[in-house]
Amino acid sequence: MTITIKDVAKKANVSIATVSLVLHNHKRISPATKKKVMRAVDELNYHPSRIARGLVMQQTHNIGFLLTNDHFLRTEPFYTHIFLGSEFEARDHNYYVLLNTIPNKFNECDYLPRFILEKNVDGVIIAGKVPSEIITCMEVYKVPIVFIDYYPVAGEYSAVLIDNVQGGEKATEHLIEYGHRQIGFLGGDMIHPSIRDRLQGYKNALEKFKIPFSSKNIVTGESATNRKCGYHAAELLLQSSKNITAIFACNDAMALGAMQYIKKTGKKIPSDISIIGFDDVLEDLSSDPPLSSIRVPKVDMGIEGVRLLMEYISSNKPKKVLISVDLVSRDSVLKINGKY
Amino acid sequence: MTITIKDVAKKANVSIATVSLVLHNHKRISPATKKKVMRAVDELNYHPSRIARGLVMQQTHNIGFLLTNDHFLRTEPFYTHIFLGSEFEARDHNYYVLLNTIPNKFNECDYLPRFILEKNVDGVIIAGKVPSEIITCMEVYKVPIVFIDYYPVAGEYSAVLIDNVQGGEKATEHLIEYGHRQIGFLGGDMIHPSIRDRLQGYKNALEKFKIPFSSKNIVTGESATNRKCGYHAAELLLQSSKNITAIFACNDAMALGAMQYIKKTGKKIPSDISIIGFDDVLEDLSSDPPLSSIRVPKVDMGIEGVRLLMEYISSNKPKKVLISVDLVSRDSVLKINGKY
DNA sequence: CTGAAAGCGCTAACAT
DNA sequence: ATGTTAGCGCTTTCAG
Repeated sequence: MTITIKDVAKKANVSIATVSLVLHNHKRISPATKKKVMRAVDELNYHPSRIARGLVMQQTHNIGFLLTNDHFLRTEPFYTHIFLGSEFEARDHNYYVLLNTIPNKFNECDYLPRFILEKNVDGVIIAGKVPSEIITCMEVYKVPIVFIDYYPVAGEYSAVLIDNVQGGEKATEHLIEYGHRQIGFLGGDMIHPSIRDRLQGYKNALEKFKIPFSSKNIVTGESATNRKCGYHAAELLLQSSKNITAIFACNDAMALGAMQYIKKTGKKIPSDISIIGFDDVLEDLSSDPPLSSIRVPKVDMGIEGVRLLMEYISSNKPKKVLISVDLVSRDSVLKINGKY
Repeated sequence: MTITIKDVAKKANVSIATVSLVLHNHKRISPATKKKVMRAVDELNYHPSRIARGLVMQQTHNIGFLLTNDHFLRTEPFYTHIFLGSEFEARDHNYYVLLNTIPNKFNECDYLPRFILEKNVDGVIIAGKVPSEIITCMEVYKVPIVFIDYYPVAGEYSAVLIDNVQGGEKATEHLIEYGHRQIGFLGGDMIHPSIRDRLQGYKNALEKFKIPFSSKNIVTGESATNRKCGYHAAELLLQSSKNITAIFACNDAMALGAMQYIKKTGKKIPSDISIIGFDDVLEDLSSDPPLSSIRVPKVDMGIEGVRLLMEYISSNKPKKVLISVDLVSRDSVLKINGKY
């Protein structure tokens, strides 16, 4: 039999109102009764029911975490890590996070996550690109939203975004500083703002070092950014541009695919071709050679997302945070001359 | 302004009780009013508040998912995938899953997950090994529990367990069938029942093929089963047993570490030494060469866990499910002769 | 400083 | 067949 506020009240010889007041540290309460009540609470090991509290307070202490099926199913633990970060931070705020995936294509408002329809969350985090229709539908419910790693075309929201331009620059500059001049770029899904920004970073770096940009060195026709696309893109690139010495792949998955192709042609990495990825999704998982990459602090992004959500819930003011990224130099990039 | 059952009742010109009955498909309700109510529900886009329903029904439609910090933080997506499976299946049952990590060491009852103390879950899934103290503490709350990939020393619970003995046999038999006779075993944390079972499988296979067991071929002194331990264990093994041609590592992490050591000594995999892991945690992530392993259906285990929990909640009968595993043959094992 | 009482949104006896 | 009503466990005015 579960113990309630009544049991505590009875045991402490006070009303349930008093118990509630004590629990909320209400000022006008005598130290004596406070002590009395706390004793009863301890002895009974009482914890208020979250459900009951939620009903009267009109708040759930849950936050929703939204992801498309595609992102949920990715083998690289990118969004998983963001989720984990959210989970961490949420706990510190006494919140739980409810995960929910949505289809990649979205039509009817009815398919909104149950936790929104059933008013089971105080706010939601949307991670990664989602169909714009769902955002429109959610507007109706006036639920606080923060975006992580995506920003919708319209509207004003809280968001934590990766500095993709900076990351693209860092990756490319690293290759340049290691003596490379003929640098390929492997892209895909160029509608995605992140990928576009990474390409922009690539161009910026080239320009900074006065290296002429050649459209023959970039391949951007792939539909997605997975390993298979990387394999295919590398094939295209290396067959048309024979003098490439280094490649910047727009993410690690593509880099991995590219490495596979390169090895298959009998070339060695990095002695024949250097390569750098983006996301640092492999961490200590092995690739051979270990892949240099741009590290994205995924867990931190999740943490920051929850913070922004808490802030928004109390202040109602949206706020954007730009996350900077770091180069992680491993063994997939070769220094080809002493310059720099 | 959020819309409630009252709004529906008013709009449909009935009492709230009728609305509730309609929503629950109660028999004695005239088709006419049913239609009337449903119209109102649709037009208002009404969804019952989960919180309110939970309060009166004394059930939350949440399930808790418990993991130690260590397991939560592992880079290999093992428990993550189990969690994902649970999430999938939970949704089908109209449940949400609340994730909560616990410290690896456990003392006081007070540190029990909030969702238990605050009665915010109808049952919990415990994945992986957890300190026995926490189980004792939870007993008090009489919360339905199902274990995944672990079974406590005492008590009678629902559980979904891997057939580790079978897996160990399959791995070892594979090596034997590929002609290997001097086969090393890399273990660690031998208190863990899973690891012991895998070793047992190894011994069974040896015996089945009348290959003498030599304690010099197994190293079980490592404290954990991560990459570093694998590296170290391989070092120990290969320095003492020079004629080893194949290794069965008790999990993929250790196998990876071992591969790293082997490569460092200049030996080639699989031509000099074959190796097989367990868990198949790498999936399509690259190791070089791709690691043969024993595939554990992680997502399915999560699904099965939720099913068992649902079953237990309604029947109150614990039930154990043994999950069988499969060999995944990739390129890390060499056939060294035609002998079977 | 403390207690009585209303009510959060819903379900399920019990009436009608 | 439908409506009335009493709670579920809690918070929070409002009286005393």
